[in-house]
Amino acid sequence: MTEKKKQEKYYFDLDPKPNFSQIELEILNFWQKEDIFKKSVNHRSDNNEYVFYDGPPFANGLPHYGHLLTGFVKDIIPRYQTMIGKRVDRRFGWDCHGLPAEMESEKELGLSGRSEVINFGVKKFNDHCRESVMKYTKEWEATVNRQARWVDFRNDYKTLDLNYMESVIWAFKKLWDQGLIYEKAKVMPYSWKAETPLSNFETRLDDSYRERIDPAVTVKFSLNDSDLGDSVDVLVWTTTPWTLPSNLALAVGQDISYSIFSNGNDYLLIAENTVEKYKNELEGMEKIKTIKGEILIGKTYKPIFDYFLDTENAFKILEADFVNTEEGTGIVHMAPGFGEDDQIVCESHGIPVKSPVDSRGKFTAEISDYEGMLVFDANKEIIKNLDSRNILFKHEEYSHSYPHSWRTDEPLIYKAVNSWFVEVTKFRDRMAELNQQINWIPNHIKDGAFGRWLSGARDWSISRNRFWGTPIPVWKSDNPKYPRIDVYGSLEEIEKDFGVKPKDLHRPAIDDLTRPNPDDPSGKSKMIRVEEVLDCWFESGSMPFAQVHYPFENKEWFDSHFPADFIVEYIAQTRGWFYTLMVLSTALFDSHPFKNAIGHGVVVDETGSKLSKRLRNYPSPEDVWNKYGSDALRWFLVSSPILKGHNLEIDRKGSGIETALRKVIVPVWNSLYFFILYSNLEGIKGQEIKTSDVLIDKYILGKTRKLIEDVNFHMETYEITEACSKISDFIDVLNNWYIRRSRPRFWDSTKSPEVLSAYNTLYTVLKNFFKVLSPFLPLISEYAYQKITNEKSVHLQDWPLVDSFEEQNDLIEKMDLVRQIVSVALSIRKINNLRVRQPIKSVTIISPDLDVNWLDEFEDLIKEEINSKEIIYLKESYSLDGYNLKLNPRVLGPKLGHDVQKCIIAAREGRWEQDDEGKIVIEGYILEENEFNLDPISSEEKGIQKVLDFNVFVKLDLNISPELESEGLARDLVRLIQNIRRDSNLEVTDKVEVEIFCNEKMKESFMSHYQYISEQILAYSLLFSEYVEDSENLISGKISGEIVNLSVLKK
RNA sequence: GGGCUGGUAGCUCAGUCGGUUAGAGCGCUACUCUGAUAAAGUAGAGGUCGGAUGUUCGAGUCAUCCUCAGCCCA
Repeated sequence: MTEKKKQEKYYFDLDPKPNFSQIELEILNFWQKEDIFKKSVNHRSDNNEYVFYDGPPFANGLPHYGHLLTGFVKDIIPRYQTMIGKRVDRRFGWDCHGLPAEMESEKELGLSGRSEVINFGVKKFNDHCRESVMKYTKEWEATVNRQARWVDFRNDYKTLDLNYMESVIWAFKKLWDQGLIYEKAKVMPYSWKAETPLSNFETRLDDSYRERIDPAVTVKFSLNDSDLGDSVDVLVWTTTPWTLPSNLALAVGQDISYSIFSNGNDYLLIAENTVEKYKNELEGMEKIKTIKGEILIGKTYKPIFDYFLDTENAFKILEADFVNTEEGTGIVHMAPGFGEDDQIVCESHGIPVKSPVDSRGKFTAEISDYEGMLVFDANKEIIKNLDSRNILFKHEEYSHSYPHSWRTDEPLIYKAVNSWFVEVTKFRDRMAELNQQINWIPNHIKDGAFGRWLSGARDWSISRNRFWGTPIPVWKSDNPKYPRIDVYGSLEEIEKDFGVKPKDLHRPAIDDLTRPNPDDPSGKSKMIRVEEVLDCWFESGSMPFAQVHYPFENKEWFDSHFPADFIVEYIAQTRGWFYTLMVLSTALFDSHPFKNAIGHGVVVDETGSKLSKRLRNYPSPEDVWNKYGSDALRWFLVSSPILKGHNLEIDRKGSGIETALRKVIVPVWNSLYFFILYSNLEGIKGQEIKTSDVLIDKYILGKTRKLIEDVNFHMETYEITEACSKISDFIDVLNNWYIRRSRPRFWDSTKSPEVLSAYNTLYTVLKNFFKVLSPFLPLISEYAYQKITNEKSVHLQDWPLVDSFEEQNDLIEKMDLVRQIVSVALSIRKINNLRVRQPIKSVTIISPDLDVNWLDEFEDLIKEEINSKEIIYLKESYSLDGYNLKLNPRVLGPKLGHDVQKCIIAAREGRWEQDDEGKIVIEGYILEENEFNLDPISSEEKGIQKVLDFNVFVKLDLNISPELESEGLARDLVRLIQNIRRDSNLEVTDKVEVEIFCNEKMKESFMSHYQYISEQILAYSLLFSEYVEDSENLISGKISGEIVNLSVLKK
């Protein structure tokens, strides 16, 4: 017999408790060996493409959970699209340029700042960047591979490639030609040690904001105008005294109230709300007047320094909406060369920028008294000067959080720096329009974070005064007498003017290209490239076309692959990549850059803090791979609310990942294990079928159809989380209803049609389920799929068609009711302390709208689940204990108004009656038919309970006859023996010799079910004795409170 | 200071057009069930729906204000 079974084994045996991590590695190897990824792409026609843009990461840091999450989503969507028939090319991209790369190189080379880099040599520096920036590519590839993400690393793109960079300068030139580029001095955070402006990105790095104590001074500015009284002094507060010599205006809020205080001689003006802070200084003075800020607007005042006396439009009081009374005096000092807001407000009033501080943070000759002095050192001198002139009103120390350079640790200054801009304000309305065509997940991003950001977009500073990046392709005359600007948008154009075709666009080679200025008749001046390089965000925003060297190559490709169908990044990229893509595609192509975008949340630790390498407040990915595997991590992440833009907590132990394994992967494994175990045991090979005559088979096949439908729906709308939840529900139904209910058919050796149907059904369901599962658990589903089919890979399969299964929604609904009936019956058993193994005589199902015909089909199922001998149907209303009146306030509310509340209370308390015609009377009102429901009262103690949401009652016959009792005991015995079998590690097919020692009454019960017991336990022999014999094999157990001793031996 | 997103059970989250006794999963406790299962079933404990005011016959749901958390912008 064993011989025969071996021959009929159709499947490889499965490990009941596998090492999932090991299995994953096997599959990864298999994919690599067989090149499954490539095959999965190539077996789809390129007439039916799905376009996915990969956002390029920096490779000079290691991937973390954020990257992993994005990577999982970047994998799930393309896998699904591939299976539904699309060709989805996936190129990996690398972001290679920019300040992060330069800073890393400075660190590695022990350099600090622009001038040190120049001394070191730009060529050597950039060569180092080129190496350093790809430092972790191997690690990236390994991680991406381990997370089972399919993406092409061979055919990748890098922002440092010549082709890529050429496309970037093409974009710059095109913007230039459209009049969307300008050059201008603007205030930016500036590092005077590194001698470069910093991007927002850098001022927001960890630790860049730190507590710092600065002098805070309150200074008196004298108004010229006197309609407020004599010589009014305005009090102005600042924490940067060194900017006072550059003061060109003051600002007030037009709705803020200002008071004038006087002691008869001096008149001081200050915002009413801030007076408290100057209690001491104002002592002895009286408030003589309060005015609104708008009265002050336009008044002029006497400059407190005379460096910029001739500046046009200066020294006036302006209105600014950012003025508040939280800090200071409610009057703000404006130095347009050193404050962004100051610059904007002053500019709108025609006041020019004066920025008399050099690149090293020292005063220039314009401020003759402090020339060459570092601005922070000048604070003291300036305060001394103010004091000596009696215009210093108050001097205090002020502790505040202030940005520091994360590289060199020094406090930053804000300073006007020359920079190149894209004039985003010119087309931001168009961006907002185009944004409406994008499907955002979660939806609120569209008009929230992204939409608002777009409509308030400012001009984009795209130049960096640095070295490692695509150079700004602008050459200028070095002699202002003969001004000329040339902008180049291709290598060819450069070659035409300079006679050489650059092989590398990087500095410093590109800077060596100079030529005589054609507009200079003397021939002496030269065309020289401007120093700056482009912001690396300009480069990543160019990715849709630059990755294919558009427009120099692949014109057709680009036309048909733009905009993308889908991209995903974390939600903060609404200010980053999502945004720069939007800006460039709007300006260059008047189009939105992508049709669907997921903006996901951030992975944080269990206390909601950022994950930090230093604190080690998260499980290392390696541990997660080894302990749980990447499918478990994938499930944990993508089934969570993080894809709806919320944060997701990951605890140090990774218990969420463990739960994913336990609740999803293990159950899937168990159902597969079950199928293979019995298929091999019985020698039955599953066949794919469309439907079955067996009710529960039809049901689970119908459920499978519904699952496919649901997952399709959610994947079309990019709701991965919802798709996961449908899958979870399905796993539960499959394991805990279908398989559990169908077990006896699987261990039946008759090969009857019912048995074969069970195998075919489960085979069909599993095979299709694994396909549905494959984007979400790509490794485990691959392994499982291979185990039950001869096909190479689940990922080369077509997505299952809904129509390969019969629609069974009616049956599904009925089954839901049946499951509820069973659930209610078990609840009644529980309340009446009646164990399920004890059979009962009958269960009665009572309902006025009962259709026995269909319930009939479920009779065996209900009987078995409830363990009842008989099932009785009563088509009537149940009314043993009367009714509860339940009102319908939706109808009654508008009709009765206030009285509806009285009626509701009355109904709840049972104060209502039926009149002679049977109408309901409550609180004097006669109710119409649709205004109420009568709910029969059920009694659990009497064995009756209502099925929630249905007008169906379930009643159990709780009288246990002696026959039923003895059957219950027999079943207890079977259970006891089965447990012993299992504890003794017997195979399910092993026969046993059993001897039982028990009292006479039990023996009688057991003897009357001798046949049943023998069959159930696979008894070779079954003996009963009254007296306990000494035996070392004796095991004792309890049945119905009595001790029973027995020996169970393998034959 | 402004904006966005949230605050519902110990935890993670649903909650439709406003309808009156607010749900699920996990976790906990007890019992039950078990020829695959790390399961499953039944029940129990666990809630001022962040707070206040308002609109309404009626508010977790709508409005206003406040508060806390996260993010963004100043």
